[in-house]
Amino acid sequence: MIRITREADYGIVLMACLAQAEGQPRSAAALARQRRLPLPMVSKILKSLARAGLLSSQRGAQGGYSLAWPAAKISAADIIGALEGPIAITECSDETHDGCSRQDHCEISGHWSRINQAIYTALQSISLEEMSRPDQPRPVRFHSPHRVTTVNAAGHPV
Amino acid sequence: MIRITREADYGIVLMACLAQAEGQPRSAAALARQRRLPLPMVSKILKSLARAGLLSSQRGAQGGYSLAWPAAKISAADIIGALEGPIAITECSDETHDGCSRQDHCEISGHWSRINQAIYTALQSISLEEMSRPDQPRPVRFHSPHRVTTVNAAGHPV
DNA sequence: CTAATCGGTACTGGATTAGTACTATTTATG
DNA sequence: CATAAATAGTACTAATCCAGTACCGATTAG
Repeated sequence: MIRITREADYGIVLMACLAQAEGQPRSAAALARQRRLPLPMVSKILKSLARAGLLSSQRGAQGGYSLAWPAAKISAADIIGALEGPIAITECSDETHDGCSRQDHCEISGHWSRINQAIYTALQSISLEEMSRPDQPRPVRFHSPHRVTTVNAAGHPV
Repeated sequence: MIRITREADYGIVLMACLAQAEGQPRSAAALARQRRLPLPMVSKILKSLARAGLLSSQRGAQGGYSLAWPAAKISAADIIGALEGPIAITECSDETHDGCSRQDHCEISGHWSRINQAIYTALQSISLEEMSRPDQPRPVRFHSPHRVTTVNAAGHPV
């Protein structure tokens, strides 16, 4: 399972809430209540998003967070990147990765970056505006409980 | 950071090795030596890949593993899916995810599946054959140590 | 002034994962 | 036929990482 942290998971949910709020600031507590998420966690996430420039914050009474950009200009990649750092699927890209091969560079390291690039592009093509539309009740489920039926390569037919 | 397990990481490296072996079977020990990876780990991964139908195994002396399909027909999604189960970025898609919202369905659950789909498509577009070409020494690094310069949305210019 | 709210840091418990150990099974080869 | 080489399977352990908590400081509306 390719995984993002729960922080990024919640982050997208929260951003979607704020997108629906139409620029009106919402407090961390209000969002936590609305989504039934633990307040400290929500607070932490919103802080990170604000620091990354995706949200603008207003301190003091009646303060709160609101989107710093139109929802259409914010992508899933932006949100995930803000909360998890650079979008990279392995630590391979970091300089000290020596257990991998005796050569200076792992032979396929270049291809990792290609994979990263592909994922990044995919995530960037999804805007917050799209995600915050409360449309489709629950479309086709992408993965089934048993992977063999969907993803697996044994049957291979994609 | 979007992450795959190290198992999948190694898995791709090993598959790339086998792709370069041109159908000739390689033993787990040989591959472990070649890549300086712990043998038990390599063994475990190869077993999983074989069970998923991506590799065929030959027992006994002079045995080993070899690709069950042409490298061009195997995608990164196949390998990762075989080692990590279905490609899903959150557990949101599983039935019992109730901490998220008081409603039966999380408002953006449908969009998670869209994100999954996008990533899956991206991973599937990358074939093992592409990855096993030992070309480009080290192309443009996708992410920099400081995310602000590449991914981040504060500067936003993507 | 006071209450509400954001901002930052450090800590802890728990889940997940990497890695190991051991044994059974299969098969080429002398 | 005997032996050695290799895969197959399973259970276990140790370490890492992450979610979540707690606490206090800074800012601002009323």
